[in-house]
Amino acid sequence: MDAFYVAVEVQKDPTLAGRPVVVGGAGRRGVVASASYEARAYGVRSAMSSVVARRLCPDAVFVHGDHARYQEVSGHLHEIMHRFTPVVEPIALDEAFLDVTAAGRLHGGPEVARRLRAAVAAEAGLSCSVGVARSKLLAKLASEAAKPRADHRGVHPGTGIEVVDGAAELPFLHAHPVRALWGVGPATLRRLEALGVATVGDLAAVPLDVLVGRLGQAQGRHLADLAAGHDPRPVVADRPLKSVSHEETFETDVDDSRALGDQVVRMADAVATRLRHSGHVGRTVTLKVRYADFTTVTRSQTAAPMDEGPALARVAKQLLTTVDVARGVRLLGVGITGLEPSGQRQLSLDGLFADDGDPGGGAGWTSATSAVDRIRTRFGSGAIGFAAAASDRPDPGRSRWGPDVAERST
DNA sequence: TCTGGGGTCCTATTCCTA
DNA sequence: TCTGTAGGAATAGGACCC
Repeated sequence: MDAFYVAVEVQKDPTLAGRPVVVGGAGRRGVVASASYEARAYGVRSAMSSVVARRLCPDAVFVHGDHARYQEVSGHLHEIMHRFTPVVEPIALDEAFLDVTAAGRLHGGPEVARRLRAAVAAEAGLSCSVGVARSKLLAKLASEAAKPRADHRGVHPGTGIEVVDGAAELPFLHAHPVRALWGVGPATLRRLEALGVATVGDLAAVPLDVLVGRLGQAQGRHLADLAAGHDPRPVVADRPLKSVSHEETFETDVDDSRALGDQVVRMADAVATRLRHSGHVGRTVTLKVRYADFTTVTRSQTAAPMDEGPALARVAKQLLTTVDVARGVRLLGVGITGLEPSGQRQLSLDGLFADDGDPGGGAGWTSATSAVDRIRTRFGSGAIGFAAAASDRPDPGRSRWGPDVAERST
């Protein structure tokens, strides 16, 4: 999708159309989640701090964002995509790979892309760009080539559809900067630049043993394959969920362990609620702490499968006692991995003999938890929670892009 | 310049156990 | 019973994606 979050906000408020709009946290520690092409013309980019964005484009309209609405629209988009093929692999709310081998044989790849764009425009009222190619890597690069562009001269419309095939594949791939490859971020880019690699073409000329020596087996081989145009990864529908987490950056650093403990309970409850909605239980609880200097530590512990807030909170609070919070905590997070479908849950001795008096003890919380779920379904997520979780930030979804002070400001 | 949140994957190290 | 070893699980950290 093209500037997805912004496009959804413009649907809600058409007066935003054609203006520089930034979706993200407007506070001191907020970042840009999405910027309209008009804002990008001023140099505003996603993941940029909101302070910098405001400096670059003082006239931009800052909108907090409505994640629930984006999810809803995303669901509609996926419905549309599934009409073209059952093999849809979501990458993000606004992006997906579609294996249209069958439909493409019938109509031709570009024709499928044209119909998809038309359906998205007609039914969702949104603009998307489509790349058509034999592999995920080339399709991804092609879709980026099809997108609109913005620079200091203004906004330039994109082609909407780009097809890369046959003899055009390698020249197209090799002309890209190496940073365009999936898996090359700032750290890998520094290592590759040290080898004199600037483009994918440069990378393709580096001997495999040199790459493996610098980047390790997995990444070295992976990048060598991509640079040679080999990307056999299939489009996989229904990827299993691997982890669920919730983290928040505080407006100011917190060094009070009791206050942090209360936050842990609230976050554990949020994670457990999502875990139950996804129909999973998890075993390994991870606590994440980021300090003012941005160093980040994690602590994890594996226990019996769980999907209830008190059980998760008990482990996470125990982990909290193993880190130094007196330094001041900028970000706190709670997550769970080692997921399996809740139907496969095994009874633990702990759960069988647990006493209800201990939060997290086990079986005794199940009926209370399902009652909480029913109340939330009926009256909203803020309707009920654990006492320790009560705070002035009742809806975690509101703080997705950093602590915020203003719902909207110009 | 200042760096959010929700994820996935990889690597290195440590610990436990056969 | 002690010791060395190999493999797996747990743990911690980091890189990367949108």
